[in-house]
Amino acid sequence: MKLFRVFRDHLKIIYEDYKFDLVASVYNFSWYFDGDILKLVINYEPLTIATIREVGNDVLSVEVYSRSRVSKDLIMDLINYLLGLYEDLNDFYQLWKMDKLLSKSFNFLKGYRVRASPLWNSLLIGVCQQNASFKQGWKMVANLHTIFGKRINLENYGDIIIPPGPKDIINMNIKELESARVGYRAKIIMNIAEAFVNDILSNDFSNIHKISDLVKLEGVGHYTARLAQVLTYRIYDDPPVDRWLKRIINFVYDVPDKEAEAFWRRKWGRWSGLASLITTIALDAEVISKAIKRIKSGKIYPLKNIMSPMTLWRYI
DNA sequence: TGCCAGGCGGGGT
DNA sequence: ACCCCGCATGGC
Repeated sequence: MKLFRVFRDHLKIIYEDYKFDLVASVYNFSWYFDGDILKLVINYEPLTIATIREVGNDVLSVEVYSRSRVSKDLIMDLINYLLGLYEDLNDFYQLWKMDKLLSKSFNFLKGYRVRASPLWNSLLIGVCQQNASFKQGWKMVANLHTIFGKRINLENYGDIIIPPGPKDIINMNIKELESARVGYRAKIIMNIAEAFVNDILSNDFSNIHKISDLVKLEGVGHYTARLAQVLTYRIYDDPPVDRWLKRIINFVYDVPDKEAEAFWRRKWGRWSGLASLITTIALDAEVISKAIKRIKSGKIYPLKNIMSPMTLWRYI
């Protein structure tokens, strides 16, 4: 499929700390970021894609590609949301700079905003992370894209991949889904896809699904639901706290596993979900034994030469 | 080469 | 309210 450009525009970066490079590169694939240009899926129906790059003076150049005529104002508002250009993190920075675990990463990661993804994408990411390492989980997500996704040609910028949607998934059988090496998660993914098709879930960013509703889905627990809230809505009130983060909290702050979540909430307040995500970036999502070693050696900031949340796009 | 990893639900106490 | 187990798969 080929898409043609429907308009160009610019976006102004308002918050001076904002770092487009971080927003575009962190937890991303090569088919969405090449070190310069970010390709963002804006809408699936009608299919609409934007290419975005920084052109200096805190200005982002935006080109939008679509199959049909689109509302420029609506699209630009959506891009503003997806990139988190509106988000003021100054209160969070005051906590971040002072924190025993994360202060060393502040100068590396200041300016990062979560690149918002639709609920469906966020749930896929969460499910693929369940009981698996960072590397394995992201390979599963990449497999879903490359095996079942659609390749789209952008006039001047080559191909991108759009992930399979819920409708694509429900038309497959479980065995087919398992070929993406997602193991027993195939059933969970199918179940979530059905919820979207049955309008129990919506990808509309203004339709905010509560955690208490998300955990009603088979295979979605608090970790996955909270991660989805962080990745989709930038709601950070309920932190994803998994075994990995519990052990880090235990090691750094000498807090028992059972109290780790309450401690994290007290420490970060309304920013606790963002702090969870930033911890994974700061420690390059290393498996727990290596992460603890990194903390012991003081290397609590991203390294450039390993596959990590920051460098994923160079590897996959 | 066997563990076992950014979960989860079910079945035990 | 807890504890414990199985679960697909791949990395180490």
